[in-house]
Amino acid sequence: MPDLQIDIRHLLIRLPLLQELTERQLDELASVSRERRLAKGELLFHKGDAVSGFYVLVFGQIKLAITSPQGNEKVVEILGPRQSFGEAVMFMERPYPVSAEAILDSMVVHIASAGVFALLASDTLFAKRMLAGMSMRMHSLLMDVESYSLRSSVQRVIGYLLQQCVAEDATSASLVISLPAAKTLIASRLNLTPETLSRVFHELTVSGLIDVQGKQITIIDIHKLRQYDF
Amino acid sequence: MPDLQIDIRHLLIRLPLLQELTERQLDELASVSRERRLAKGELLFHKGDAVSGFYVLVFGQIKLAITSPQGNEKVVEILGPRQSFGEAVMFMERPYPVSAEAILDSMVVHIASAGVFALLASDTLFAKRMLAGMSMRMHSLLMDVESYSLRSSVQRVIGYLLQQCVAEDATSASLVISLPAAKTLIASRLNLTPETLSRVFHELTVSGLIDVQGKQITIIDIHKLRQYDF
DNA sequence: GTTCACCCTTGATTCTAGTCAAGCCGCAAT
DNA sequence: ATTGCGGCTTGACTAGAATCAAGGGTGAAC
Repeated sequence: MPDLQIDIRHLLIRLPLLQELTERQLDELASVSRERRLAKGELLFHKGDAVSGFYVLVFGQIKLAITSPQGNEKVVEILGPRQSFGEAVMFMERPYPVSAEAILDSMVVHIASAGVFALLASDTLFAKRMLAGMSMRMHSLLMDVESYSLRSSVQRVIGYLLQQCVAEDATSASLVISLPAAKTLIASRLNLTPETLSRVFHELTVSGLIDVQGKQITIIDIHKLRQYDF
Repeated sequence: MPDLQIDIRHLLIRLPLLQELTERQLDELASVSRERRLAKGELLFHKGDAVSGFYVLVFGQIKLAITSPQGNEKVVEILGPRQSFGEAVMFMERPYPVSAEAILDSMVVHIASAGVFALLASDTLFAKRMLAGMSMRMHSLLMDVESYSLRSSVQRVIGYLLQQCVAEDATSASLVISLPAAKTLIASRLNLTPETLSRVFHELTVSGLIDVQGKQITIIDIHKLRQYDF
């Protein structure tokens, strides 16, 4: 059991959000934290579930998705290790507006609201970091709205590829990106059907801008790619 | 000049965000606040402008919109009196991701970042309120994403009408709503062209669910409306 | 090694909403 | 009263992406 605590602390300390906390604060947080393991395909929480804290993904992969009354699903976010989620919803009286499902075997740490509220009351720097984090989230949500409203399918895919280029570890020369998940998921994230995504990849390949080998995508001409269809 | 200060304080104290502040805190905020008047059509800030604080709309109406490289515009939000905007972006190093334009003669109060940061450092309750406010914003942005991704034009319009029903002053029996802006703007807010919105209204009218008289919309059968197209 | 899912691709077709074009209404300024 | 402008409606047409359907590839489990 002490082991576990140390592991959790180790983990928490690496989160940007929590980086400036004191030992005591970390202890406090760790004491209200619990790990949970999920098999691929397992649901962490469902849209409508009550909120009791937020999560940090330790390893694996989690997708956040919304579902329409008709049962259609739209992937809002594909999360990787070190990412946290569910913070915003803690501050509202509402239940989760999305579902979270492991798309790989995963481990998460759950941090109870009480710990966060205690921190907020005692540490104003923490509050500022929290606000900054949420602002970034809002900004990227807004970029999504822009993308769905104002851009074509081809533009969305290109935007995604360019973004992955930057995100991919800083070896900017590589220009080979590896899709973080199945194409069907990426498609949903981009608000496209798998068929459309496939056709867009085909079009970009024929135009000599990229090369697709399964999940490996090589950007052949990044400048042309940037201009294409704009 | 003292008058002005009092006016601004009067205004600030009514904002949910600031309701629990002490006299001294309000004074502090008021001292870094400036009013600004805008004629209909005037731009308050442009996408890309540097951020120096947030705004409270005193009277009038402001639209927040994003613009594509091709020049197409999408209305993100139509703001009315008492609403604040631009808080989130203060916490990032980025410029405004949207433009703000007065769609009626308006007056806003600008509250400089410095005041907010000072408050944050001194008042943890304020931080919590700020987080709560931003969470609500995020939630409604997420609902927008859901709506654009998973719902048809008819469903979006119905959703909007039902929402306005609730928002319209608590006399829930009324069922007559008055559109807060020109239909063209509402259309953009809902990610539709004016033509499509017009056709949807027509369809709902023919089906006997609503009656449209300019900006006055009467909900004839709210239950059927809720079920229609679902 | 074989089998079975699941994912991906490709083609044919459909459909929703956008575009283009024209006319009308209503309001405001003169 | 007249003009003019902006906003709204309507119709005909188009286009972009979804849907439907079929086939092929790949990897994991046995």
